[in-house]
Amino acid sequence: MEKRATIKDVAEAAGVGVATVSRVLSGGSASPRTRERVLAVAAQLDYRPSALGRNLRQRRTGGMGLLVPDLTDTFYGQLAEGVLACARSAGEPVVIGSTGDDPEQESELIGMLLEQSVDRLIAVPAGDAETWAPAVRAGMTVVFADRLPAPPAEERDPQAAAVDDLMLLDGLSPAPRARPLDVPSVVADDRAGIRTAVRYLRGLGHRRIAFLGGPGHDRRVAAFREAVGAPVDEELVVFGTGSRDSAYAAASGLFQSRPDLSAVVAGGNVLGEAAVLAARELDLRVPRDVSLIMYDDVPWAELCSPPLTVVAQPGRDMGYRAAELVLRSGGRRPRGVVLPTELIVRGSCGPRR
Amino acid sequence: MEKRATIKDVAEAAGVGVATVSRVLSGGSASPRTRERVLAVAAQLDYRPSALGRNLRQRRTGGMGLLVPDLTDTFYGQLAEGVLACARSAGEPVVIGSTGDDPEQESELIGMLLEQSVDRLIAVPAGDAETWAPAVRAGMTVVFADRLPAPPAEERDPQAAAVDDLMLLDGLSPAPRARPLDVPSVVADDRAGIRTAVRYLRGLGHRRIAFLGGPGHDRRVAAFREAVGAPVDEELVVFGTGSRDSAYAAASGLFQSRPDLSAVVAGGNVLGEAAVLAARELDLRVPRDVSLIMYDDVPWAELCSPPLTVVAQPGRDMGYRAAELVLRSGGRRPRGVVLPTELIVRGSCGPRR
DNA sequence: CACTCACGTGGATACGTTTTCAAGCATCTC
DNA sequence: GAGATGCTTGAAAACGTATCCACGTGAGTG
Repeated sequence: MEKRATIKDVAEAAGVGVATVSRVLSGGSASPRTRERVLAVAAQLDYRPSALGRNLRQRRTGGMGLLVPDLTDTFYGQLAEGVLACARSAGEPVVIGSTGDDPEQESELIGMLLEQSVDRLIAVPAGDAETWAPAVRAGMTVVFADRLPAPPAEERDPQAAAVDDLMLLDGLSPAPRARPLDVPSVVADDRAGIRTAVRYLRGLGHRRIAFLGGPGHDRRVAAFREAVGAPVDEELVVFGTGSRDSAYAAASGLFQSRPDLSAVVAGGNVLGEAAVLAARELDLRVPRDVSLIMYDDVPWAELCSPPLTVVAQPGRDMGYRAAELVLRSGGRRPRGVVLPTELIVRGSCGPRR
Repeated sequence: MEKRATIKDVAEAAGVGVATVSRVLSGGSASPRTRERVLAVAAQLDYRPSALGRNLRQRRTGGMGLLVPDLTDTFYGQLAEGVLACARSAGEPVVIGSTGDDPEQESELIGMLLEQSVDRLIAVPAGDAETWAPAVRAGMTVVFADRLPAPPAEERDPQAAAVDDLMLLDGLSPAPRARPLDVPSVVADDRAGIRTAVRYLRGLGHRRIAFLGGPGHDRRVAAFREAVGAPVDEELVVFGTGSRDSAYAAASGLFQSRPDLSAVVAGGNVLGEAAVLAARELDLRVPRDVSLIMYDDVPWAELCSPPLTVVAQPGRDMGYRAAELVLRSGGRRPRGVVLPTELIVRGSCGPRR
């Protein structure tokens, strides 16, 4: 276990000052002669600059943080892979945390990242704007992915919020009352995705369409309400908390309380999974008895029988773009990137029976 | 964007020296009086010790590294969740990397971690012992999870290697020629798991059983060979490279070249997915035409129809245990933890037609 | 009372890097 | 030829912490 060479060792061995070594290795100016010698010595000593010294000096840790709700959810796995791909190509480390969709855990993780002086963060937010205020106040460069945090409690108004979210999707500023956080984001075009799904089901003759949502699906719910048109049958909009159990309970409860529904839109792959399971348990055939569209395309969607019709959103791309955004934090950044979704018709939707 | 308070600020505000503050906050000795005052001042200033300074001083980054092949693979998602759960309860950061099962990328990531002075690492190794030598030589505390790296090329002897692996599973030292790496590990009892699967299929009357493997499945293959008994029909043992495409190609090729096989054991969930897909594409009915057992239990195994019979391995536990091991790196650590597997019979296996 | 011992404390140092600053030197311009 | 200009260079100062060491004080012991 040999100890690593420091910049000082290189400087001595090359007969120059440490400043020169640092300059050469950071791409600063130096005469070709010394540059060559420093490079040679560094290679020969197998010198690798210590991130520790650099970080302390610049008072910031390189790389970026990444906060997702659950790595067991394939969609977030895809998103994480996208982030890691971008980080790898930049040679930057990624410190990751799993929030379990719990604002409290999220807060703790933010605190931990602050302690580490990680000043760039990509997050699928669980908490509301209030949870995130400390991070941006501390000067973190934050990029939200997949969803936006809810507005702070005092100004949370279901009506207005829904309108805001929809307007945001259109790239409009929602209102004179400023948005709580000014943080760029990379999200899918949930409104178009949900609308396409609902229209597709409508075209098949479905009238009683349910929505199965989870945490962070506010924009999708709003889009669903809009696509279905008023008045919305509130019993047909149900939520799970994010765990598989709760998703199953929600799906099962929905099917039992409303046997008259003929189609359901699942707001995420965990909910879609729950819907398939619950339907089977209740002897509902897909798509004969009930049609199903799932948000998120995941490899196993094709394995179900029938294969699941889905609204695909580019998880990997979302991660990659978010990482790009957080890295190029200099210059003007777009306030929000909206990626397209795609309806992939497989076999889980049929005409209304 | 206010700047953070440093230990110096706290010391001045409390009228003590920085050394005292450091001691109080690190649990060192101090008089109750000063301790109380320091704590109060620290809280009032909202002081959080900077990990940067501490890291540089102790010449090591806290927390741990985590290297997995692919976060899109649900099993590794589970494993990562286990690691994160343990790390969170210890308040330690985790820097993650995805290797794509590529030794070269793995090497680069190890280099990056070294540069960050991360000295504790949990890895699902892609490269062989040679790839890992630099890490342990640099003094890293490494724990392997899910699999062990292959022995270095020069001494790689298929026969001997297989024997070694099997002996290792029994907890025996393989040979007088020492093992290349002395690194603790947390793995599933692949031998028992595969043996159970093969015996189960045998009991259903199957004789031509194939194995569909991927990278890192050496121990599983060896166990398969042992369970099937010599002579092994080599055409029935095929491999993918880790990507979904290659897994599909391997499965499809297997089914086409050997229509006489009646059962297949997939060495991992990606391979299982590929097998289901390929079988369907070729109009092979499961389990009527071909029985299927998949290694790894994943939520969607239950969604297939028929639901997949699987050998479950505790991915989350493996991650948690590995993290525990790497954290309690003091004291004597067990050389290897072997976790039990469980055959979960669902509907993808039937009697030989 | 002198001496030791234990303990609480603060000053100083080191960790490895980047960056500022001024100095040295060669070249160019008037 | 004198002054100005540009480039290369190294010494030194941070960054925020943990820890070594020496100092003082109080209690306990002979």
